[in-house]
Amino acid sequence: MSESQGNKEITSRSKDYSQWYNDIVIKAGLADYSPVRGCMVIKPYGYAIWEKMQSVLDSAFKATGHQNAYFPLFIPKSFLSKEASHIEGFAKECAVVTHYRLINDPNGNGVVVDPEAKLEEELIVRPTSETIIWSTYRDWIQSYRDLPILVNQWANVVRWEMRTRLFLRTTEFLWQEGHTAHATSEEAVEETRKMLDVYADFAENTMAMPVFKGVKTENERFAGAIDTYCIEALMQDGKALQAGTSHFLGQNFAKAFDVKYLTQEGTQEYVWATSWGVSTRLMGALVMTHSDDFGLVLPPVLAPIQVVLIPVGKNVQLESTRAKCKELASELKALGIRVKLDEDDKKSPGWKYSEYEMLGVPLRLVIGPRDLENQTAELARRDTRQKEIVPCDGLASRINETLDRIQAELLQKARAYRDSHTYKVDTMEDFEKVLDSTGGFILAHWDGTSQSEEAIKEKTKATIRCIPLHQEKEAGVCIYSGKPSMGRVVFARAY
RNA sequence: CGGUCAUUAGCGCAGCCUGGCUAGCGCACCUGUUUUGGGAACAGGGGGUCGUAGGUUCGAAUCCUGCAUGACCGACCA
Repeated sequence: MSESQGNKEITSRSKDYSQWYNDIVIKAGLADYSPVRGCMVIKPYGYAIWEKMQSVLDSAFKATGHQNAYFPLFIPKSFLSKEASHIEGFAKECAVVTHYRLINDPNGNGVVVDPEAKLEEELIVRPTSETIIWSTYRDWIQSYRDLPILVNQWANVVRWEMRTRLFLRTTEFLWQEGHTAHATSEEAVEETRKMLDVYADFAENTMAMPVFKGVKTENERFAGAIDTYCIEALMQDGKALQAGTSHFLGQNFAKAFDVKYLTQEGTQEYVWATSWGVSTRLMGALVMTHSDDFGLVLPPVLAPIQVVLIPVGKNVQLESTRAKCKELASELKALGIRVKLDEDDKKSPGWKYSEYEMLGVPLRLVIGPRDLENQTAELARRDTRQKEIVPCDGLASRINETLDRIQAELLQKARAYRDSHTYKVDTMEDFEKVLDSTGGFILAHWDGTSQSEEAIKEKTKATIRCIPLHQEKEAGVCIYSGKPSMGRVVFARAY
């Protein structure tokens, strides 16, 4: 049964896509629900994947000249009032700290908030850190010699969302936020685009997830930004997912926090800013890009375990196959491959096969008595679920090659899916037809007005995910209003 | 924040409608034996504030009310 019909503990994608996603996250041990509404516990296996992501991204940030720092979790309420559109974007989802002490309830019901311990000024749990960082940058920046400032922080943030999903939208989530300050607009724009490229490279080369790069429309733009650049990925249910954003903030925050620098010519100028971030939402993207009805599928670069070795046999035979596995495991380890040897003799081999498929381990190596005789091993790929018998000779290099191939083929497969679900559409009728059948990205003409954008969203629930960065010039008419348009934009229903 | 549904052992569920012996079942767990190439078999065993707070009642897992958490739908959302 489990050979062909998926894991019995996981709801199939075709039956209930949302439930499938939840099942994978829970059953693969990525995360658990917590006692706090909308929050989650990221479990060791899930966190190990996040740590891999962090380490690749962190290296890329360092390679582009950034340094890590850490700013406070709490932000004085007054800071958030300084940039009007910024606060407008976040006000509705901020957690507020009002008191600093608990006391024993006089009625004996545990502890209660001490009404005497009210804060002078309330503190906001950061939904993002622009305000506290720019209030700090004011002290750091005097002259052009202090610029640029290229800082990143790894942190948690809180946004009080109405409706949450594990990893995709949680009340508290982990992310990195880069905040840079520059002398010129050009330099800041260049930084914004550079970091977008870092994200796109990461998505494709590390996560094996193809993305569209583009610019957000005014409606979808970050509160307080001049331009928001983004990478957009397509999930297996035909819905788009914003996987990362990079904002050109202009001088909005410099003006709000009065951050000026002295130029070489001796004049005072406002500083130019960027900010950019990706979050644990990427974990959700990873799940929904590659996984199947048997469980998680991980690209080898991110897999905490790249190869699992399973000895098969009984009694004396098991002793020998186990010894052979041990020998191979240390050989692979020496090459830097992340291996796990599963010696548990309380679990049957079949049970283990299913288990490691659920966990998304890219390769499974099984050694049984027959293999010992023939000096072979059974090598099974998680992504294709193909098994082959291979000679033990040269096994390590074969495994290395196969891991590389899996990484490349996962990207190819995801790109083929994305491309075959990207449609050029010229009428509202076809537009809705696509959305109601397979879903996917829709390239269509748009007249550039918020009214048309809103009307399309109202009618179809699809939004403009981005205006492609390298938009082809093509004369056409807006799919909604019939007014002239100079190029196509990317529409989709989105997470 | 509104609607619907759910919450009983680590997990999945039955029991509730029609209140009443010691709250059951499957998986998992522990012991032992046999097993081991796709989620093994048998025997024995341990594990429960029935989400929570009240109410009705001689008696509540069961009926009523509030609250909490989750799922789905809607509104909301960089």
